[in-house]
Amino acid sequence: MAKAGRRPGQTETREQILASARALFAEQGYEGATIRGIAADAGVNPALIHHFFGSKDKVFAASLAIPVDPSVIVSTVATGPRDAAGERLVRIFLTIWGNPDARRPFLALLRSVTSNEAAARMMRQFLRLAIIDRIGPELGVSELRMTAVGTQLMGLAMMRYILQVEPMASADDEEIVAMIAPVIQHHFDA
Amino acid sequence: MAKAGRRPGQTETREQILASARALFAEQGYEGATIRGIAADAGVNPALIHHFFGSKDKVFAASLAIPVDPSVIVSTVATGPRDAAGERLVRIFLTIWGNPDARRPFLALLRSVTSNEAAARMMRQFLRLAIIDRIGPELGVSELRMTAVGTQLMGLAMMRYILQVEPMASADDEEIVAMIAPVIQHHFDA
DNA sequence: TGCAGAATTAAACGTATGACTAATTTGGCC
DNA sequence: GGCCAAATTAGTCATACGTTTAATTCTGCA
Repeated sequence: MAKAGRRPGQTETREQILASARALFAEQGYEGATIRGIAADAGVNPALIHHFFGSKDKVFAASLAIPVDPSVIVSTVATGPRDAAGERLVRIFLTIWGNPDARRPFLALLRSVTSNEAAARMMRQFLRLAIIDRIGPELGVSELRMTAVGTQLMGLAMMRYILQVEPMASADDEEIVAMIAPVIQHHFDA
Repeated sequence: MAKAGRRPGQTETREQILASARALFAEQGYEGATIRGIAADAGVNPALIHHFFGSKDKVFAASLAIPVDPSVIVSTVATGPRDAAGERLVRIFLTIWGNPDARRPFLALLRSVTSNEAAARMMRQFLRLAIIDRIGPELGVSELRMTAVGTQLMGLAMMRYILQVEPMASADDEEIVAMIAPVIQHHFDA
């Protein structure tokens, strides 16, 4: 998978830098995180990051690979009883956000959307690929309706994981499903 | 209203600084906006901002006065036919976001929530005062349900005004009301 | 073993920022 | 007109940042 001839040490350090970048961008957003901070966290010299990636923007982009295949979301939601599609979508959402590794890139994106145009673009693109553009036609739901579904999930992420408003932040997953799934189902059936 | 004895020039310049601060914080968030940028926009020396306000944090706080009385939201939603409370809430939301002056502080808050703890606190507090803590008891809706209402509105703000995802961003207000009001009403009636 | 190239580092540069200091201007008031 | 406090400015400081350069260490291979 890695380019042939690459020495083992390189990929390891590279991966470590990316891991630190993922963590810090997720915690502090694009502007808040610094090359020096990432380097310190990874235990390397700041210049090494430029050696590998070239610029902060490129580290950011490289660290942002969303570990979720939009197609999986689309097919999971589209497959099965249609009157439970809303519940399936909410459960996927909660599964992703319940996994720290999977959640991290989304946290980073949400925290960077205002200061980094690339982040905003990637967020919009993911919403399109995973929610709006493909689930909609699959279920016969209008584009505008699907953006409404997006608002619901986006708001959930903001309230529960960024702002951490109680009691939403500590609520049980099943409570969230019970509250939100019917709303999304309503959009699907409208 | 202003402190007695203050010379007219002072309040004027002070107001102008606050106006520029409001605009720039709304456009670029807390970290993105700079004292120098605000000073340039207001046509004054950067040191004057410190003279009046003391620090960037304090300019930010002073510029963030939300021009919306939470009580008005609460009473507007609570007054009138109960089965149209959801629609009333959505219409207040759209009225606020449709007015550039009223929208500005919320844009600034949303864009600063990740980099400024004061912004996060103020956002949470407004959600509590305007939505969760007082409309809930008034309509007999649980706190958790009311945070779900909050997610819907927060997501709407993010998708429509920050990320500007189409066709949500350009949709007519009435289309938004038609789609979102029933969802909020559903929470009220659950 | 010695060489070549990659990995890694130390050190510095240029810039932008928030903040501070001291000086200057302004405008009302006796 | 002269005085005084407030408004306003020019200039500077220290810091943090992304980035660059040049030197140094490491490692696989001939």
